[in-house]
Amino acid sequence: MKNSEGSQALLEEAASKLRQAGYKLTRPRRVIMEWFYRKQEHATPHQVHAAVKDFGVGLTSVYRNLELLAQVGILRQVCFHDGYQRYEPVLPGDHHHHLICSGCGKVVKFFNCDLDKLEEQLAAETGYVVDRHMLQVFGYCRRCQKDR
Amino acid sequence: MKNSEGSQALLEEAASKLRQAGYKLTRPRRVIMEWFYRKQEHATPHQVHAAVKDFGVGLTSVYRNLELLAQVGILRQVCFHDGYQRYEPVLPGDHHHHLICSGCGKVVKFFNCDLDKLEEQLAAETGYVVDRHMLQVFGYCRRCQKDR
DNA sequence: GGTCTAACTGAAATTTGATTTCAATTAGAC
DNA sequence: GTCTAATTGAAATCAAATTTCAGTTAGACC
Ligand SMILES: [Mn+2]
Ligand SMILES: [Mn+2]
Ligand SMILES: [Zn+2]
Ligand SMILES: [Zn+2]
Repeated sequence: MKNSEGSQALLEEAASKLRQAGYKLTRPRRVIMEWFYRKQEHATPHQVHAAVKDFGVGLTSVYRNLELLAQVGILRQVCFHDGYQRYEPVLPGDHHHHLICSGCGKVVKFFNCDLDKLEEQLAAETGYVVDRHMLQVFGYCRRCQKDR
Repeated sequence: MKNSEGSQALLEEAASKLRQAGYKLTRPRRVIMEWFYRKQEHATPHQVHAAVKDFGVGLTSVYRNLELLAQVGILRQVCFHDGYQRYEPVLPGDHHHHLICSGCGKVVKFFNCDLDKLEEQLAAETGYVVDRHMLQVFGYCRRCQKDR
């Protein structure tokens, strides 16, 4: 119940963001957002498509809307450096990064990146307006350590 | 002079790493490494190929050897999240990351990432053997701020 | 030096994630 | 309801990256 309530609230918030940015709330967009809010996990365009194609959403629209939803701030792009794009939902107050197993691809979230001062310092030193950062930590999970 | 001496020393060191790993020191590999040590900058496979094709090095070999040289620790993969692979030379005692302008792609290096404790903490918490991390900071350079 | 062979190469073919094109559909303003 | 610009899905296309394969070569061994 908590979950579906949260999902509903997030969806309304997202719809409002879309409207505010001048975009329509189309069926593909709603389906994609609902899926992400239910799953609350990162996914590649093909994974998203596999999950929504039964609702008549084409792969092209998946690509287009993942990009658009990220631009509006409903999704965010993440990168595991395996050659695939990935997106995940932006949840309120959730700033995290990923620890990735180089052996099997298993991913663990972590939340204490603590890079605010670095961003400030960089802005001061370079004159850049600093926006955001992406951080990925790599290693080997317990299982993959044994297999070596 | 300092520079060419350094280049020479790095090249010998790299050749030794290759030998040690059981790989041959072929002409394409030497040409690619020489180019990276001279340029000391990140580059995409196509940029590397443009620079070495006049020495008879094919694009396929560029791809293959960038991957191999990275695996041996002579190069390292870097990522600007623009859909292209990039590599740069591993120079002794040089740990840096990139501040990238989302407007024009201009890149500034920085050296004070300070993520060792985070890595240790993650290792302790998760049981992963932590290897390395990748960090990219995004913003807008002075020029691109005006254009907006 | 010469001989040998597994490692390596470049060109061409192929794969595949992502983008572009375009005619048909639709969200939402009026 | 009417209208229209935004949006869609299928197909075509693009381009980065990989695979294939016959020919070449680094370097071990004499
Ligand atoms: Mn995540
Ligand atoms: Mn660099
Ligand atoms: Zn693993
Ligand atoms: Zn810029």
